[in-house]
Amino acid sequence: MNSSAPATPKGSDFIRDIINDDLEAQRHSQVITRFPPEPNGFLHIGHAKSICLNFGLAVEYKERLGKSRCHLRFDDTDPAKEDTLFEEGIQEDVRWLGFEWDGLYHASDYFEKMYEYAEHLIGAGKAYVCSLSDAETKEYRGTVTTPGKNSPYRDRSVEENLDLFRKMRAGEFKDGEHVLRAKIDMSAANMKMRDPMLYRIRHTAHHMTGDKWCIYPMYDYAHPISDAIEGITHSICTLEFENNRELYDWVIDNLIDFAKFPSRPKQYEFARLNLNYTVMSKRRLLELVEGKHVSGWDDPRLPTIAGMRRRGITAESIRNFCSMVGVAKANSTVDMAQLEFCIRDDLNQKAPRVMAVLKPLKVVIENYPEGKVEELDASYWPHDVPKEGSRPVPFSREIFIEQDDFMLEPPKDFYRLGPGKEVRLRYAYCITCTDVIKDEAGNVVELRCTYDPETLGANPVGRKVKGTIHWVDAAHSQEAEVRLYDRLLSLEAPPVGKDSEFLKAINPEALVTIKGARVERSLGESKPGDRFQFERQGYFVADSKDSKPGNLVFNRIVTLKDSWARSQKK
RNA sequence: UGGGGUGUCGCCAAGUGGUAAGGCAUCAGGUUCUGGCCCUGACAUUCCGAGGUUCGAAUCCUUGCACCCCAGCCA
Repeated sequence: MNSSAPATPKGSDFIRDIINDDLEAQRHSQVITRFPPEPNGFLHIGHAKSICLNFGLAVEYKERLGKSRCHLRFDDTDPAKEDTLFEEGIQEDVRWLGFEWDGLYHASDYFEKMYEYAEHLIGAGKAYVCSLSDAETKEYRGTVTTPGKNSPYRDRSVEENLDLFRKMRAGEFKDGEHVLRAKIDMSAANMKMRDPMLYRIRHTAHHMTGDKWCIYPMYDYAHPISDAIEGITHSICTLEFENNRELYDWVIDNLIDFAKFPSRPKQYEFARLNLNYTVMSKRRLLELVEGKHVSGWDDPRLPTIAGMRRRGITAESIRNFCSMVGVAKANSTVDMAQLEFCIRDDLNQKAPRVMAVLKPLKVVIENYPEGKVEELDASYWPHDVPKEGSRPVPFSREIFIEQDDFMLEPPKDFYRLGPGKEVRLRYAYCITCTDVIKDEAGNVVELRCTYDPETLGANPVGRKVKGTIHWVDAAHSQEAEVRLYDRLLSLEAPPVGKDSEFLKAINPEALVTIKGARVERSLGESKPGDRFQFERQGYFVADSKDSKPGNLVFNRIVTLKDSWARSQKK
């Protein structure tokens, strides 16, 4: 049914190519991946790409091989920033996207093992306790073009290292006093290999392990070990970790015999998702939320999963989008129009059609009997959506139409209402504008029209009526608040400035609130989360937090494509 | 001036020596009780540039160029 075929057949991206090779060479008999967020913030659509890749791979290969899995693992190695609240939000988002993990893990589950392995590295002369200060460490590291130099503590004996490391664990030192480092090569061209830190002292409680530890492993040490312990086969991450891969391999290689890992995981990097007209970095999202530029993590203007969910965007359209975008290694920025296409494509099949007038203009149909009310049958679905169902919409002498559907001096290609012009009312009659009533200021405040009783369900005879407009009965419609959402930024990309520079690019019209909209009677029963197409306008959702009977609030998910508006811009 | 990556249509992206897929966007028509959907057609003689190998190159070689990442006791 869905018109959008995947842009590229499955199995065609480089990750799947690698996996297929591995399978064929019998290096693995199943695929085990993991999605490893740090629980220090909310997920956004960039994470969705990674989620779809990792969980999608497990689903796909399980189908093919009978087994394969994807773990959800919280990468909780920095107690200062992480929190259980974020873990809950992340789990909700992954589930909402339509995925279920084969096991929930924490890097902190393995702290004891990691410690044991660290002692082993010390024993093997592969790690040492370094007592350089923060500033000295930086100085000794050298630069990108000049080699670093060995720490004066590099040649401490195994016994001394072990003693110091145990005292580190026992809490005998203050934060920053010592650190455990891998003994690799201070002149390595790859900066990540210049005796990288493995452990640092942090007298901070951890949300999972409490006060048990005061030393915490670094990402580069914890990640490969976590992967290896869990039997991960393909450890997929983003491009900025390419330089870390050498260290990832070093950790595994130096521990695998001792630790007897169930797998020899390999890291592969792909390009993270970027979208224009929005921001994706954790820092900028945080700034928007904390600076109150948006209402919270679930503000519908945000590209967070929570925000998109509240905006009314479906999980399926996000999944389709991710699959359309593909997986590759070139840095890229996807056009927001591509996401919008996926949203419309999905909702076209799912959202019942309904009528709502955002900016009401009163119309009195002078030749329609006063007091008469007809219940007209209006289908919820257009001819091209194979679904059944309709509702009665009341029609009487006074109705509201959209202010934009009337022009005092319309151009000839304006297929709507104007003085003396005739237009079709959707699901109802054709009306002709006979009079325009203005206020003292000259604003059009009311239209007087006549209707043709012969045009209900039939075309007028002897003339062609080109336009059809939506409307709502004056007496039977309900008032609603409508929140018109649009792109977060008015610029494709935020200006390349520092820090808060991007705030200047925020689109002031990213949220326009309309209080006096009128929606058709049937919408009075809508439930929070219900999605509709307001005909000729766009897709809307009853707000999950604020909408309730008697106080209807609708969020615009996305507009309909509007070739009229586009032609007018030219 | 080091190392690791990437460069195919406005935006994504296939292509793995045999003569440039597809999607989005755009444009032109058709259809239409949504200026929506849908349908039809158009849209890279060319693959960052320059040389070379070959009957044949986006794919191989040489050499330039551009952009991204790495100098957190973040991930």
